[in-house]
Amino acid sequence: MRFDDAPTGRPMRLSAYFLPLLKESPAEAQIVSHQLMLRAGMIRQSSAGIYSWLPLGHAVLRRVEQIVREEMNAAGCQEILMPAVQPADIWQESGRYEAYGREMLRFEDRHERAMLFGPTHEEVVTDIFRRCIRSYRDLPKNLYQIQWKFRDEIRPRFGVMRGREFLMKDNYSFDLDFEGAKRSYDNMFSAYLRTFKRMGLTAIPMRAESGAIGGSMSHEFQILASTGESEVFYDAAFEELDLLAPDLDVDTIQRYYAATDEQHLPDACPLPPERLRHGRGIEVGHIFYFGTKYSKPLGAAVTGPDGEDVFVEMGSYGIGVSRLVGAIIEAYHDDKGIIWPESVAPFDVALVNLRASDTGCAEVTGDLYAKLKTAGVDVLYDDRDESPGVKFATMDLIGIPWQVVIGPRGLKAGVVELKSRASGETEELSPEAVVDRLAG
RNA sequence: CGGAGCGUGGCGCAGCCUGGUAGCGCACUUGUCUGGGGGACAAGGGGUCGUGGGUUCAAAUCCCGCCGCUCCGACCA
Repeated sequence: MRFDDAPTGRPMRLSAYFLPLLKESPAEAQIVSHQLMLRAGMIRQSSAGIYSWLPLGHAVLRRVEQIVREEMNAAGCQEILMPAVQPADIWQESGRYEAYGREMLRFEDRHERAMLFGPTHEEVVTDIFRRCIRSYRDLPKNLYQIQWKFRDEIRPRFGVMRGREFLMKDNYSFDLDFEGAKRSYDNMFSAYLRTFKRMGLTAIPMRAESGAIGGSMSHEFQILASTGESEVFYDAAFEELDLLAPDLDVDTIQRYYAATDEQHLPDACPLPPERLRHGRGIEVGHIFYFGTKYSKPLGAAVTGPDGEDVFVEMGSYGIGVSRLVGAIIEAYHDDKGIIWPESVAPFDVALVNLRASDTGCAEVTGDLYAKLKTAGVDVLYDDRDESPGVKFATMDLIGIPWQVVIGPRGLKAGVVELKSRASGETEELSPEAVVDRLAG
């Protein structure tokens, strides 16, 4: 066993990789992303709506998380980490301790102090803010974290898409006035469009209810998928629109009609019927402006330019990181398995040695492996002594974007095969050419 | 929480109705062959039948309680 082949901390030889695959789908998995995550050895259920992430799933989760982090940083937000376990008293201050209901997991510590496992963090972040910030000159601020949340859903389902414990990116903006808050809101709005796009997803921003978070301005970001949980209505223009086009500003996008079913009133819909589309959506993000809903009861105020104290204007912004992993699979799969977009794939390339026992094959594959590794390519090397069919099925199931197939047949002609998981297209190249292609 | 269903080896299931030696496929172990799409043969290992009680000479099977999981509905990233 070698451990030096894993700069990322993961073994890259499949024979050493912890990848418990399933040929059949467990009965409890109802939708394709859940089935595939179980079959591909990404997750295992611990209890209802609570999962362990195994190496392959964890790798994808981390990549999704990293994209979110990079986009938040690029949007001027600063990362923090708040406690998962929170004291109840700040929730009593905000008035949500009673309002939140049984979704909140409550318990007592050994001193019989009321505690809870955080379902969201408005109270905590507002508490931090009120104790640290005094002046309008410290505004605006936008803080985020990527943190496990717990919401004791009545009925968890769909694997990680609707778990009780889930990884969420949540951030919180603080501004002096409404204009500032609106700027923060719009800034997050466009950051979200960029974030989802990087994962290969088109998320349609929809007018939404603000629910338990409360507030007056709110958008949900929905990915269209037949297995989505909510019914959504939207302008056919979204099917053509490039939401990231430089000449398209946030106000313009927000004027296109799109709404979830709670918000959509058929009689009041401004769209002509021929432009109204409806389908099902997976909610992957939700942004809220809620003004002083928390700053007022918790007393988060700054001194303004005129010397008067004002409660800060706040917004909060969530992205379901663990849910996105499932959502991406819903969008990218076929009957053989997952088809990862390159930006979130657990590995860039899989080397499939069809004949592990053949010295020539092992030599060429080992050489490819070393060269790709040196070039910084993330490689999974299938060195198992399995039949070709098993190897192909494994790779198609776990969905690595590029497969390099090394077999005795090709090597006679001095070539290996480069296959795209997405298109299924295959190309015969010399090993050197493959390295150039993949390392380029 | 209301309604429905399911718990039998790691996974998928049969057996339960009509009580009497726990079974099949996949996976796993060993060996031989095989080798470009989940290969073949042979020999093996692994199950307190979710759990507690009850009925019975005898319970996976019948009865009751509990626990867990899933599905349909109302809530949410």
